[in-house]
Amino acid sequence: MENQLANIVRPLLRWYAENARTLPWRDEPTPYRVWVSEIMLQQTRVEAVKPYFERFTAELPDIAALAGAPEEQLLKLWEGLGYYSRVRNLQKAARAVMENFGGVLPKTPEELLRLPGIGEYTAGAIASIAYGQPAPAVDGNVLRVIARVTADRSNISETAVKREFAGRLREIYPKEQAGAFTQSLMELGATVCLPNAEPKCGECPLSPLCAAHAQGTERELPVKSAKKERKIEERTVFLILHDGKAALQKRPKKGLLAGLWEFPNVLGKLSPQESEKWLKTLGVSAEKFEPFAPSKHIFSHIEWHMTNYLVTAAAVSKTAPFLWAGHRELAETYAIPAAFGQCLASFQHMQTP
DNA sequence: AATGCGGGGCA
DNA sequence: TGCCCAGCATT
Repeated sequence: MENQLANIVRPLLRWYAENARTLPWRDEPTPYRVWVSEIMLQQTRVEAVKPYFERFTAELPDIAALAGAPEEQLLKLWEGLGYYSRVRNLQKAARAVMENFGGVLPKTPEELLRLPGIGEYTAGAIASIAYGQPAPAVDGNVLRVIARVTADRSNISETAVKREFAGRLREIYPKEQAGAFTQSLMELGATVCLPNAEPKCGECPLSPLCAAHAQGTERELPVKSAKKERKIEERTVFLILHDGKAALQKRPKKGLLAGLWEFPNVLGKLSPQESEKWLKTLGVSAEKFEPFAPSKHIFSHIEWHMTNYLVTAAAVSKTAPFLWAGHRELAETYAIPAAFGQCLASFQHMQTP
């Protein structure tokens, strides 16, 4: 049987030629810039990525610069963007490209797939957008568009379904306009064939051949499995001041917010008494000690409920496991996750002595 | 196949 | 408030 999807190629390409947004990585789509943009765009909206992309590529304009960058600089450039393993893997991959490919990003999906941080989607995206190869790139947008156009009630959370969609797309990829086709599918999903909100079928170039639109089932598609519930974690966080500087500590190399800097904190909701005791064990004797506004931060899988204390340290043991950072270092050098925004803002609003 | 991993915008 | 976002690595 003929592939029903063949009919979407021409209208989609025509629509894209007229409706493509102007985006920073589309101006000069070198393999490096396409690669960086695709990593930043993983599970992240275009609007959030734009300023990060500009700054990142200005400071690290090529693969060699990325390969040689200090970790602290990398994390600072990624600060607030989330999923920090992306930038570590990006650099690992850059080093591998310098070592094994003479500094040139490989062209085939198979070679790209072997680089850290590049999976099925990103390999296809780079191969098609940067190198014009007819490789499908199936992200959340594409799954939604295809599920609706074909009125497919398969569960798109399943790997097998993603592969099935990729297979159907591979058969119809236009060889001369692979990059435009990849982007047209995602662009349609991002701007017209919307999730949650009402899809703008009136503006859609595919509505005449969309099976879901014909049935009126756009809002029911795509089908995906339910998400796991978040667990709540109580934490107590300390903004410890000494000589006009704030105490920071580095998070472990693995796990949540790996390698970023944080204000000292501990699991549980500690009372003022328990807090002073806990600080003593770290070599901090508090001169002034006052609670300030509690805060909340929601990760995808955990929710932190934070009790915050402002501590002015009278004396600090040399063995205290902290780094002392002034306003300038906090702004320019150390990457602090958004979860600590409350503490960070309190410190930044203080007068420098 | 399931789980861990950020952060923000929007209905 | 819940959902989703140009997903990947690990188990």
